[in-house]
Amino acid sequence: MDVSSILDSLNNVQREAVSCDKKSLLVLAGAGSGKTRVLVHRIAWLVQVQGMPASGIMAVTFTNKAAREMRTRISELLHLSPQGMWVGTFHGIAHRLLKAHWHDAGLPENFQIIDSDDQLRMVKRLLKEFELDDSRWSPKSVQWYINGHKDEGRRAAHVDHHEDPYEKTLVKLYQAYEVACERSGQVDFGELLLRAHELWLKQPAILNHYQQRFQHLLVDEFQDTNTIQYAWLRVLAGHAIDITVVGDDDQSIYGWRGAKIENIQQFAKDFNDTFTIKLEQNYRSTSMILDAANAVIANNPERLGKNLWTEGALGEPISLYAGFNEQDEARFIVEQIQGHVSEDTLLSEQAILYRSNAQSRVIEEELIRAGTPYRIYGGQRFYDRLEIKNAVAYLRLSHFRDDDAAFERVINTPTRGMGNKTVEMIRNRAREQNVSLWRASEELLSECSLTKRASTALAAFVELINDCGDAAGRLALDELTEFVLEATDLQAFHGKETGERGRARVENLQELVNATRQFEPESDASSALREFLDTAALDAGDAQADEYTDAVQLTTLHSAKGLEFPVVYLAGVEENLFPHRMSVEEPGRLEEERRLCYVGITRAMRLLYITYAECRRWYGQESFNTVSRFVKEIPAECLHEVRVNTNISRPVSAGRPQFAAENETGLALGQRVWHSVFGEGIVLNLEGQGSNSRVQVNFDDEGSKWLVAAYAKLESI
DNA sequence: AAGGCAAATGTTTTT
DNA sequence: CATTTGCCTT
Repeated sequence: MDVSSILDSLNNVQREAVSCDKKSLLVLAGAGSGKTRVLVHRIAWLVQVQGMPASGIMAVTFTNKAAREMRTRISELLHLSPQGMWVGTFHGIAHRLLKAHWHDAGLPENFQIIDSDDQLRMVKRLLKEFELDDSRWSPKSVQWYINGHKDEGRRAAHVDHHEDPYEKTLVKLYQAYEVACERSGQVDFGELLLRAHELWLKQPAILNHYQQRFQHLLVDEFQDTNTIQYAWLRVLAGHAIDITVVGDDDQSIYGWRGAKIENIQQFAKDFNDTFTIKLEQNYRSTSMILDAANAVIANNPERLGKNLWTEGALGEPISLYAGFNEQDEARFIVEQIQGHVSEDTLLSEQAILYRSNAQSRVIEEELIRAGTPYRIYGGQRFYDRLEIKNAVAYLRLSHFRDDDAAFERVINTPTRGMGNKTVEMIRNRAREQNVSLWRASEELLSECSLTKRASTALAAFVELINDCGDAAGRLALDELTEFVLEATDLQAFHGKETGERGRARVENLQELVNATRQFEPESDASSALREFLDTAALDAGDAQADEYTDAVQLTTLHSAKGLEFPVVYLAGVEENLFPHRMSVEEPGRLEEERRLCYVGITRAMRLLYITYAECRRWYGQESFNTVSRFVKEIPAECLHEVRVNTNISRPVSAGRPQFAAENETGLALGQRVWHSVFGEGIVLNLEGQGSNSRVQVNFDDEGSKWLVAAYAKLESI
C-alpha cells in the first residue's frame, strides 16, 4: 500500500495524529494548523492503510457546510465517493437514526422537524393558553429555558424547580410544550439529539447494532459539543469504538449556547486509552499576528495551553486606528481597502469583522458611498426567509397533511377570509379529538358547524392543499414548486408587499424554484420531495449566487470562525462593545469574549487592522468608549498606531469610481444614471446576472428604488 | 384585513 | 436611532 499520498503533505505532528493507533485520540488543533486536513487524512489512513471499510466510519461536524467540505475532500483524497461512510452534522445523523428507528424512538413515522420559528409560535400559543402575561413570561425566554434544558439532556420531568414559583411555571410550560410536540409529532432541534441519546439508552439492541457497524468515530470542532452531544457520543463509542476528536479550547465561542468547553478535559477521563496531540504549527498567519494572538489568549486561565508558531515571515505590525466616531472608523477602513486594491489585493481577500450585526450598517453606508462592492457573510439564511418558509410550508402540507406547524403557518397566508376565531376553533377541535389540525378541519367541514363564510374559506383551503398534493404525485419537484407558488397565490401575495421588499421576495421564491431544480435526490425522483424537505429543515441553505463578484467580506466574529483572509479589519474593538458589556459581568463570559478576539486575530493571514471609535452612537445614545482591554494585551511591538489625520477626506465619487464593480448591464456602483421617469440618480447596488440582474438606484427626487436592469433602460451620465 | 400608530426592544446563532 | 411588533382603528 502506497501511503505516501496520505502522509506526504503533512508535518511530523500531523503525521503522528493521522497514524495514531490509540483507541481515543484528542487533537488540539490551533487556528490555521490544518485540522480538517488531519481529519480527512486520518480517514484515508484508516481506510487505505488499516483496511477499514468506509461503512465503519462516522464523521460528525456541526455545520452542513463543514460536512459537505469533508465529504468533498475525502472523495478527492480517496479518489472515490465516501460511500457507506456516515458524514454529517450531529443533527443530521440524529435525524437519520430517528427516521430509521422511529418506532423504537417513540415517534410517529412521519414526525416533522420544526425550526426555532415554529417553536416560538408554539410557545406563544401555550402562553396564551395558560393565560400568562407575556411581559413577565417573554416567549423568547421560555423558548430559551426549554432549549437550555434540552441541551443539558433534561426533560421537563427531570428539571428541579427548587419550589420556586416562577420556575415552577416555566417547568409547567416546558411540560406542556413536550406534550404539544408529542401530540403533533413535532421534533425541534434539541429534541433530535435528546431522542437520539434516549434511543441508545432504551434500545440496547439498536445501540449494539451500530456499535458493531462503526469502528471509528471522528468529531470536528469538539470544543463546541454540548452536554447531550457529548453524552450521545460517549454512549455510542462505549468501549468498542475508536474515536478521534479535533478541537481547540481557545476557539470555544458558543458557551452561551450550551457548548461545554470542559468536554475537552472530560474526554481524557471518560474515554479509554486516550492520547493527546497538539497541532501548533500555523500555516496561515505571519508571526507578528500569531504573537499578538498568543499574547491575548495567554490571559485566559485554565487553558490546555498551546502556542502557535510559524516558519513563515515576521510580517507587518498590526495597525491600530482610533476613529473619533463610527463613521470615521468606517471611512478609515474603506480607505485602507481601496489602498490595498490598488496594490493588487482583491476585495474578496479583505474582510471586515465585527462583534455585533448592528455595526455593519455604518460600514455598509461607507462602502456604498465609495462604490465598493461588499458581501455580508452569514446573517439571514435562505430557508429562514419568511417567503421561503411559507412556500416550504405549502410543500410540506402537500406532502403530509398532518404537519401542524406548516398548517399553522399558511392557514391564513395569504389571507383567505378566515378570522382568528375560525382557526381557534380548529385548534380546539384538534386538541379535543387529539388529531391534527388538518383532520380537525375536515371534521368541522363535514359537520357543517362553521359559519357559511368560514366554511367556504376553509373548504377552499382544503381543496387547494389537495390540489397541491395531487400535483406532487405527477410533477417533478421544480414543477411542483412552481405549481404551488402559482396555485397558492404566494408569489402574488409577496409581490404586493411594499416596494423593494416585495420584489426581493419574489426573487427569492424564484431562487427556491432554482434550488428545487438543482436538487439531486439520493435515491429516486419519487422521494425527491421528502428528501428536499428534510434538507430544507436541517440545512439553512448557505449563500448562493454573487460569489463570483469580487467583493469585500463582512461578517460577525462568530460567523468568521473557520474562515481566513489575507487582510482583516477588526472593527469596534472597544470596551462595552467588545468585550460586550453584557459579557463582562457573568463569570466565564469575559474569557469567551477573549477567545472570540483570538478567533478574530487568527483569521488574518498577512495584514491585520484593529479599529475602534472613541465616540459611538449606539441605540440612539452617544457613548464614549475606551479601547478594548484586549488591545492592551497585545505586545506593544506588535502594534503600530495609525496617526489621525492621515485620512484626507476624498470627494464623494462623481463620475466613475475607481474600484467599482461592474456587471454586464454596463453599470457600476456609484455611477450616476438617468431614467426616463425617475430622473437622475446614483447606482447603489447591483444584483443577479443576465436578464435577472437588478440595480438599486438612489434617485435625487424619488429616493432609492430597485429596478430590473433589462427594463429600466438606464442611461449613464 | 389592511393600514396606522404607539410601544417595545436591540450580542453572538453551527442545527 | 431604527426596526419590528402588536394593538387599534376603519
